[in-house]
Formats: sequence, C-alpha cells, structure tokens
Amino acid sequence: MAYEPEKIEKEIYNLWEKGKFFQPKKGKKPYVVTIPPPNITGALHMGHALNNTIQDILVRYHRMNQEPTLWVPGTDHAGIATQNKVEKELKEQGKTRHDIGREKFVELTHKWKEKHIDIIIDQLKKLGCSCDWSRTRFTLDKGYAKAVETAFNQYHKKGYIYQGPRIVNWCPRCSTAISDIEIKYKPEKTKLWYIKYPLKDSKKFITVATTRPETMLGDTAIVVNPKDERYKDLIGKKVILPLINREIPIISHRLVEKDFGTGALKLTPAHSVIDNKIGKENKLEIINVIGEDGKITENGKQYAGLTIKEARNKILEDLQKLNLLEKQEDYEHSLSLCDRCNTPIEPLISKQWFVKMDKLVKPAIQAVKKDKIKFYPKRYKKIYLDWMENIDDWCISRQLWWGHKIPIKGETDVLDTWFSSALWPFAVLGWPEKTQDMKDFYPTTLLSTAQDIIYLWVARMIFSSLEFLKTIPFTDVYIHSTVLNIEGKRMSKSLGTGIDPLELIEKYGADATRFGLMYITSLEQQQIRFSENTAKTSRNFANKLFNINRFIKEFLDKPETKKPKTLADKWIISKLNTLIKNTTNNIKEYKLGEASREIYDFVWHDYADWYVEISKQQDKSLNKEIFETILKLLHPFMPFITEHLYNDKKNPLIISNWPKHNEKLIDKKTEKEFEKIQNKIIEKRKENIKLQDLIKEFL
RNA sequence: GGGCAUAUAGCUCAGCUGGCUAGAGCGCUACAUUGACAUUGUAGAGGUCACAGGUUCAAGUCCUGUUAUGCCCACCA
Repeated sequence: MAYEPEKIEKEIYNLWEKGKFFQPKKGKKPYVVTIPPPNITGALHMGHALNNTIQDILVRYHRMNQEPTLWVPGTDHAGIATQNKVEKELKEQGKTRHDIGREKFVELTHKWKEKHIDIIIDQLKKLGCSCDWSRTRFTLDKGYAKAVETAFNQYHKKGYIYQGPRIVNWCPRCSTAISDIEIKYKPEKTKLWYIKYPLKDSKKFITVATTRPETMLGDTAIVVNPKDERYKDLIGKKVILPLINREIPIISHRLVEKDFGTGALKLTPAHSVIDNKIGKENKLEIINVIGEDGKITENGKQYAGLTIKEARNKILEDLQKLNLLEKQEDYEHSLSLCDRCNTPIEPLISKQWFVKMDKLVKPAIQAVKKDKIKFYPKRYKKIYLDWMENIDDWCISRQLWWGHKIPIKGETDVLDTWFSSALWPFAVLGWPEKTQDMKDFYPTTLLSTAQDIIYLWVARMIFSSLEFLKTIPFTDVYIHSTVLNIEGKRMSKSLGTGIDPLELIEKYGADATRFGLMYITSLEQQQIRFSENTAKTSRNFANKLFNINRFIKEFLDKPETKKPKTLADKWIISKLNTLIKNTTNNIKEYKLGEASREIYDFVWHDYADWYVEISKQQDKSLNKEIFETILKLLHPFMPFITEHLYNDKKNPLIISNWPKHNEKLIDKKTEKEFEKIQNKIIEKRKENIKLQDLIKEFL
C-alpha cells in the first residue's frame, strides 16, 4: 500500500483550524513571527515555499514547546507591481488608467486584489502553514493606513521629511516617474560622437565622447579622472560650451574612466544619474534642457521646442558647420525603455519627498553591532552594516495611483510601498493603537526572508521600530538561500525555468515538498538547487513512514512493556536520545537541513532497516513509543502525515510536547557493541544468507 | 568595478574546531523478496576532494594565489 497525501492533507488542516491551534495560548515569553507579506501580484514560487516552510517549522517547534506561539500572516499591496498588472489587463481592453480615472482605477485594483489574496492564502494553507488567520493583515487595510499616517506625521514633526529635487527615470509618454524595476534594457546600435569643446582664452580644444549630443545644452562641466596624465594641467581651466556659449569648468572625479572615449566626460547633471551625482558633489548648477513632454526647454535657447531626435540632428549639423565634430564611431549600448510603452526613458529632475536618514540610522546600526538583533547566517551582519553606514536619504514618493497617499494637503503622489512594509511587525499587531496584541507579542522574535530585501525591507523595519517604539522589531533575522533550478539558473516564469510549488504538492504532497526543500538546505549556503527528484525522494520517505506505521499497528500489536530489555532495545534508545538532542540543537541553531537529514537517516537506516527488522524475530514492544517520538520530531517538517499517523483527534500532535532527551540513556558502549554485531551480519549477508536467519543467529 | 558565496562520485549535496580506509540520496549494475513498504531490501562499480603553491608528524578540512560559476550593490558618458 502506498501513502496518498491528497486524501488526508485537507482533512488534517481542517482538524487544526477547527481546534484553533494556530492561535496563541496565554502565557509568558511568546514566540512571534510575522510573515514577509507576499505581493498580491501573483502566485507563490519556490522561494516562498522555502521561506514559509522554514517559518512553519520554527513556529511548530515552539508551539510544541508549549510557548504562546503566534505567526501573523498577510499580504503586501506592492504599489508599482500591482498597478502594472492591472494596467496590463486594461490595455487588453484598449484602455489606459487615465481613461477610467483614478477613483475607478483604485476600485478596480481592490477587486483584483481580493481574488489574488484568496489564491495566496489558499496556497499557504496547502503548504501546511500554521498562521493565525484570524489576524490576517493587508498593507493597505484601514488600520494600516492609520499606522502609515502616524509614522509619516511623526517623521514630519521631527523635521525628517523634506521635499527636494531628484533625478528620476521619466517616461515622456506616460508622463510619470518610474522606478528602476520598471525599466527594461535593450541593446541599441548607435554612434559615439566626439565633440570638441574650445578652451577659454586658447586655440586648443578638449574632446569629449557622448552618445547623447542633445544633452550638451545643459552641460555644466567637463570631468576627467584625477589620475589621467593627459588632462592634469587642464583641471581648473574653463571651456566655452559650443552653441550655447556658456563658460563651464574642467573638474576631476574618480568615477570617470580614463579608457572610455577620450577620457573626458561632458557633465549634464539634469539628465544623467551619474552626472547628477558628480554634479552634486561639486555643487554644480543643474540646467534642465529636456522637459517632461520630451521636448527641449527654454534653456535650450535656439533649440527650444524641438523633440529629442530633432534636436540631436540639428545640433550635430551645427557642430559640423563649426568644425567641432571630430569624428563618430559605431557604438552599442543598452538603452533604457519604459516597461509599459517601450518609450526611451529620460532621466530628469523632479521634486520628490525624502526621509532624512542620518539620525534614524544610528540606533539601527548599534542594535545590530551589539548583537541585539542577530543575523543568521552571520555574514549578513556585515552586509547590513556596510549599507547602513553609507546610506542615502530615502525617497518615499512615487507617481502612482495604487498605494498610501502622502498625508500632506494637495499632494497627489503616493508613498513608496516600502514605507508601509517598514512598519509591518508592529502595524500588524495594531500599532498605533495600544492593543493587547502589542502588549503581548511585541517585540517579535523572528524575521525570515530573502537576501535581496535586507536593504529594502529588513533595515527599514529596524530603524522604524527603533524610532516609533524605541525597541527592536525582532531578535533574529534568518536569511534563507535562493532556490535555483538544477542547472543553477534562477527560477523564472518567463524563462520557463520555474517549478510551481502547487504542482509539487499535488504530485507528491505538501510534506514531501517541504521535506525536500529542507533536505537540501543548509544554513551557510547562499543558494540551493532544487529538482523534482528531491520531492520524489521525500515522497518515498513519507511512504516509508506510512508503512512502518502499518507494520507496527498490524503485526506488532503486543502488550507494552516499557523497559528496554535486549541489546537492540538499548541500542535504539541510545540512538533515539542522541537524535532528540541533536534535532533540538539543530533547530535552535537554524540548522534545519542537518536536522532533517539526521532524522531521515535515523528513521530509515537505524530504525526501519534494523530495529523493525529485528522486531520480526524478537518482540519489540518499544516500537510504538519510539515511533511516536519520531512522529513528534518530524512533525514540524512533515506536519500532515505525522499528524495523520499519530491519529489522536483529542490530543493532536500539533499541540503535543516536544520530546526531551535523557543523557543517561545515551550509551556509546552499547552502540559499539551493537555495531560489531551489525558488521558481522553485514559480512555474512554477502554469502547470501537471509537477514532474518542472521538476526536469529546473532541477536 | 566593489562585496559575498560556492567548487567533493554521472547528478544534488553532507563532511562543524585538521586524524578519512572520503560519506548519503538519486541514477547505474547484480542479486533478493510470501509478517509493512517494488515509492522495498542487500551488495557492487564509480572520486589524484577545481588548479598551483604553502603551514603541519598529518589537509577535502587552515593560509596565499589562479580559474570557473552564482548572487547582491554600483555603473555602462
């Protein structure tokens, strides 16, 4: 007979939900986890499956230790990403968001959200996650809006919020600033033009290379590398900007590469990200020459009103006439395009809202430096600190419709999604209200997440919590590995390299999917390669458990004597106690991969292959007790099958007591003695003698 | 360009503070199976532990360098 997970998983989950076991008991020292809220943009992928398995294992372990255990679930409104999805759907009907207006668009997005939240929650349940669903939150729900407003206002009161010019990626067609992730890159064959800029009071020139001659209208400097011998004498001199006849300085900066073009860069702080940075450091003027409509502004004098393309051609023509165009080369680079409409992006200056970071960051650095918050694995501590020590002010405004409104009169922009996510661990417990949950469960214990959002999210939760609650948001940060496919490539839907966790669950069961992920996990590893095979192996393991259980119940139904009598008894008891000890320590140290591998080896190769086999010759009344302990140890990893086999509806496994080991029962002498006999039997087996006969003979 | 990580059987990975005659699972080969499990059992083949130096009585394990791969950050005039 084979184990059929699909038949029992739903029933078991209902049993847990009905019993309200996911809600925390009363008591001291709670164990609290807040889920990294999945974006409502799509279905869960293997990374989610891994992270939520990890959290569920830890939550179940602590629940079995009889601690008040709470896992708060929820989802993220994911501003840009969600808005894009809905806009894409609109586009299929030939509409844009402007056609239906802001109010209707937001309404539509809310409807879209409802559907997707249900899908996500259903997936988490299928995976076996023991979240307290009565506390489910959404980053855009009513209470959350209050948290966001309160946070913003406090920053504002303290003078941390300011509005300032910032270079943004601008789509002239959509007339909005867009973020880096909304940009796609396309290789473009273009030219690199070499333009001569005349030196002031001299007949000499300095030549710059550029792919964007039209931006020269807004040039405010020429920049060379400070180590470049060719230009050393020119630093500090002035040149006359051709066509415009403005005087600009020659300066130096480390970011300029000697080997690119002529080694001299024309600096347009208004229309290039790096130029802007260099310009800022040198306090240079910013001259806007391209407007939000993609046309040359008044600052472009005789070229004002022309499109970018027209301006480029005219400028090149005029430079040619003046004999200032030295040469042109073929050049290929990647062009930034708007993800939605394929229009080339124009970096330009616009006013944005910022949060000053200098004061906020200090306690957040100290908390990690002094190990009040610990990173697992350790190396991420350094990564976090490096970033925090070199942090820029936080740009919190976005030109979107889907998100929290900036609580300032007349302001139609919305807030960066991460502004609300930064409040997650306390906002989900009811902050700013003084709720019972805040009293009982804050600060939380664990935050488990992916490495790519340490900056975007983890760091921001830490300084937010220290600012608003004067305490750290959690004590442990677990950074899990990235799940890659078997070729070591990123799992991606569009590339067809992804594996859908739901398909795995349907095929092999949730337990096998979970255990498979754990079996290949290790704490220190940055990535893991997952193949279906891993789930298959774990499915076989589940089946093994199922059949061990059947064997014990159907064939070994002997009256119980709890005392170990034989050598085999003492041996398995010794091994079991070691397993309890190691599993407990491994979980405490977040070594979940090691824990799962060790249980697997014990169950299959010690318990089933030897002890159960021996039971066929000798009555092994300890079987039932040992198997129950195994089920307990395995429960966090494989919650469904273990609960099913434990088969106690009144006192289910989920709330049973985590086993404790007894050091006295760990007996290395007995283990060695038994191993000697094992070796003898293995030796004899080569002569094709039946195992059962050998057991009779030697044991 | 900066940082981090990984490199051990055909494949996926264990091997923690140096003692290994280098392990597991999958795959492969042979045999077995009537008290659970063919999603089973036993055995076997398969490895100069990426490469080059060094430290040590002893190195897969520590150090230095090289190469390859992956991830993150910055940038692509």
